[in-house]
Order: sequence, then C-alpha cells, then structure tokens
Amino acid sequence: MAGEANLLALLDLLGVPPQDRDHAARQPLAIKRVKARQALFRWGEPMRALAIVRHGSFKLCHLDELGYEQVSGLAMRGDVLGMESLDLPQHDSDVVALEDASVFVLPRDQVSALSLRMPVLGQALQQASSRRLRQSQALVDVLAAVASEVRLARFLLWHSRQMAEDGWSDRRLHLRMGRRDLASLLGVAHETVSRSFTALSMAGLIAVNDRDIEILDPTRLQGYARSTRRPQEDSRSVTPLRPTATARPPSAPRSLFVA
Amino acid sequence: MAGEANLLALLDLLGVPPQDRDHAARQPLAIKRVKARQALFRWGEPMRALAIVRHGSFKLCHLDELGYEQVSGLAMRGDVLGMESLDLPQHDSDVVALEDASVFVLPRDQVSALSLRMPVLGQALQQASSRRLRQSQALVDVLAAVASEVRLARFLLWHSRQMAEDGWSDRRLHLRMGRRDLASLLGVAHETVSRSFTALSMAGLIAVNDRDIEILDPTRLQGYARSTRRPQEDSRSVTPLRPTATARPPSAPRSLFVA
DNA sequence: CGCGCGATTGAAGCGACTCAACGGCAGTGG
DNA sequence: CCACTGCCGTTGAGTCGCTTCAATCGCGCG
Repeated sequence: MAGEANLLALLDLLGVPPQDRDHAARQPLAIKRVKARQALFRWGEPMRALAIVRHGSFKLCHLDELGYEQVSGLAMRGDVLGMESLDLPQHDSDVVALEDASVFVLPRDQVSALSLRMPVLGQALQQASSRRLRQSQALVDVLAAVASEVRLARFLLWHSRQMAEDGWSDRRLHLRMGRRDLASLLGVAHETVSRSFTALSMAGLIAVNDRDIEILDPTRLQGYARSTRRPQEDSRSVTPLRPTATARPPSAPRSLFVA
Repeated sequence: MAGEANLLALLDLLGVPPQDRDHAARQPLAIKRVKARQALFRWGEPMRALAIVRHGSFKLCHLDELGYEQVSGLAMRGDVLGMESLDLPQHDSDVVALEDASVFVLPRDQVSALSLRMPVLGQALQQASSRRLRQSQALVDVLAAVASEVRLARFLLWHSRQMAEDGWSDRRLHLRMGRRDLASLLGVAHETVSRSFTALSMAGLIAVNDRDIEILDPTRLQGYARSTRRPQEDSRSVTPLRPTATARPPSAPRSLFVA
C-alpha cells in the first residue's frame, strides 16, 4: 500500500537539475500506491496532502450530485494532484486512478516549511501548478470546439503533445480511459465519440484500434482541429474530409495492427 | 499609464491578515493601468511579470490562428494574471481588459526573491494560483453541459458566486462582455446565447436587460443548472421550463428596470 | 443624420442526442 | 468446457436543438 523514498526522487521527477539540489533532499518522503479505479482523493474529504504522480494516470472529476460524474481533467507522470484545493479545508474534486498508479505524498503542513528550506522545491511546485493551469485552459479550448469531430481531433493532438513532452511517441497514443469517460471529458455522448473516431479514421487521419490510436497525418489533423466548425468538403480547400460519397479511405475503417 | 504603491497594498488585496505582514512590505510596487479592449499580455510576448488585478476585469483568450479568438477564462479583482506562463519564456495566452482596469505588476525575477524574504507573499500567490485552477475547472464543468441554456445557467450561477465572494450582490450581475465573447466562452453561437437568455427569462428564472442580469429564482435556476441535459417539461418534475404553449411568463420577456 | 455595431428574432438545414440492437470479450458458475 | 451475464464499443434510425444565413431594431459616435 505504501512505500518510502526521499525528496531527491521527487525533485528528479519534477525535473530539477541535479546541481540545484540541496543536501536537505535526503528528507524521507512517503509513496502511496493506488489501484485502478480507486480514488486517491474524494470530494469533501479533508485536504491533507499534495500528491505528485510517479507512474500511472488519473482523472479529475466532479460528481453531478447523485448520479453522473463530470470528468474535468487528466493527470499523468509529473503532474501535481490536489493543488486546486491547497487553500481549502476540503478537497474540491475527486481524483481517481485510471490504472494502477503511485504517487509521492507531500503533507500540506510540510509544503511551506520544505519550500522555505529548499527553494527549488517551491519553484518546482509552482512550475507544476503553472502546467496544470495551462492544461486546464487547453481543455477549455478543446471543449469550446463546436463540432464533435473537431473536439476529438483537438483532444488527440493535445494528448499527443503531452506524450511528446514526456519523451514518448507523438504518433502512437494509448488512451487510458474508456469511451464513456472520454465522452464526459469532451462533453458529448459516448456514441458520438465512437462515430467521431470512425469518421477521422475513414478520412485517413488516424488509425483506431480500441484504445490504441495512431496519428497517420498530423498535418491534416492539425488543420482539421483548427477549424472552428466542421470544415466544408470543399475539395480545393485545405482539409478535405467527410467524403461526399467516395473519398480515399481504404474501403473500411483503418485499423492498427492488421495486415 | 503607470503608478506606484507598495507591497502592503498588494497583500491587502490578496487578503493577507494585517498581523502576518512583514515590515518588508514597504517595498515599492508598480501599478499599470490598462484601457478597455487593450491587451495586458499578448501571446508570444516575452514573459516579464505577473499581474494582480486591482480593479476592472480581463478576459483570457487564445488566438485561433488568423481569425477567431477563443475566450478561455475571466479574471477579476484579486486574480493573478500570467501565472500560466510563469515557467515559460513567453506568454501562452492573450489577456485583454474588458473595461478600464489596473493591475499590480510583479516582475518575474522578483517573485522568488520576494517570496523568500516574505513567505506570506509566496503563500498568497500559491493561494491565488489555486483559485485560478479551480476557476478553470469550474469553467470546464460549464462547458461540458450539453444544452446551451444549461450552460448559460451554470455560467450565471458561477459568476454569481464569484461576485458574492467579493462581497457583491449574488442576485444582480453585470456582464462585462458582449454576447460574442460570452458565446465564445460558452462554446456556442452568439445567437444561441441570445435565445438562451430569453428562454431563461421567459421561464421567470432571470431578468435580462442587455448586460444587466437579475437572478429571480436562484433555487430553480440551480436545479436547472444541475441537469445534464435540458429538463423535461414534465409538470410534476422539478424545474418546469420550456412551456408547451402557455406557461407562466408575463407575456413578454421579463426585463429589468421597467415598471 | 447616417453609419456601424451589438442584440434579438425568424427560417431552414444538418448534426448530435436518444433509444435501440448487435458483436466481442471477460468473469462466473453450472 | 461452455452457457450465462455484464460491460464496452460500434452502428442504425428518428427527433430535436443548434448553427447558419438573414432581416430588423436600437444605440452611440463621427
């Protein structure tokens, strides 16, 4: 359930250069493991600590009182969790693991003391906070797109960039969430997500195999994502999509991992 | 164009209790004034300083390269601007004044030094950062609503709470933005915003007079905002809206400031 | 006054939601 | 081993809401 490490490992995760590290970094630090579908934080729970994702991924969501949950964000390796509740007595949102995961635990009452003793930590946290803020605003951009296919395209590109920042391929993506969660995040019906996947796939922009996505044509996908609304199927215009009847898809939805 | 004050005034704005203030708070501090529709920050511009809103309000937006702007947030008194770019060389978004406004200017290279000399400042900034993060996630919730009228209802309630936090009335709102900006923020066409206003108004939930909004029935408006989709016009259910033909609206859209 | 801009309203087309059925896959128990 | 049962993802059909294009009105400003 729990493990132990020291601040050094955390600073490493947050990308603090080795030379900036204090000797104080030997300070012990708790590690918490969370199994898939388990909650790390729950809404209303007393806010006791920050958590920094070590491996695995999480979804942030708000419970639409009694019933549906609204996914409002994702968190991956290096992301800070609980930051949005740092100045509150209780957690403001649910944080649920999408897969088996582990986090560093930073008790809130130690945050300011540690930051004072070790300025680089405070700066790293501030940096992480900035990243989350940008991520959240990027999500607003995704959601603001009117057409569902454009939303999906923007999401995929955003996710692709996220992966690229962590040194992964920006072409092959593995979604950690099901269609329902994704639909909640994108603000559409889950059937619509499905249809949008096949539409982008039919257009040859991506290849889809369940939760494995490959971006086949980044350039056109970007052009497509830019459009405020669904692009016209004007053949001379950029980004032809939505074939009138016949286009260039290979007769069936492109799939990964098939001959 | 510019003015001068000291850190004391800033700490005051950020809600730091007087007893916690350092004598160092006499540190001089620049004030910048921005006229309506002017940009405080621009995308790509070198990131030089944070700004804290003293009075007036701002919109955050991203330029949908060449052409449309996507409004992705609002900022009011006490909000920190530029936080999302704190760890970047350049600004990540545009920040435009919705009305004549002024801000405290906190050069980025002084942020860490000042925070170190005066821990309460650092904490206050962290707190402000948390607030922005919550605000941004709340906006995601607003945008995730499927029906446009529900989006508008959620936005109005959210805005109402924001105003209440600042000690203003939570019933009478003055929107600082036009229908177009609001439409961009809500992710719908501006005509739809207009129609949603009249719909909520016809239902007796709010009264509308251009940018002045009065919330007439907070309880029913909240119930309405909760619904994932447009509530059924089921008369025994909560939140009757969308009159089949005849309902209870006073024959014309309710307006403020009329006999 | 005329001009432009913002807000509202109307009409028409299409896109997303809903309801529904189907196939695949995992876990379970006979 | 194999039916049985859910759950997930996909696809189809129909309704309704949102977008689009358009006209109108009111208002501030040169």
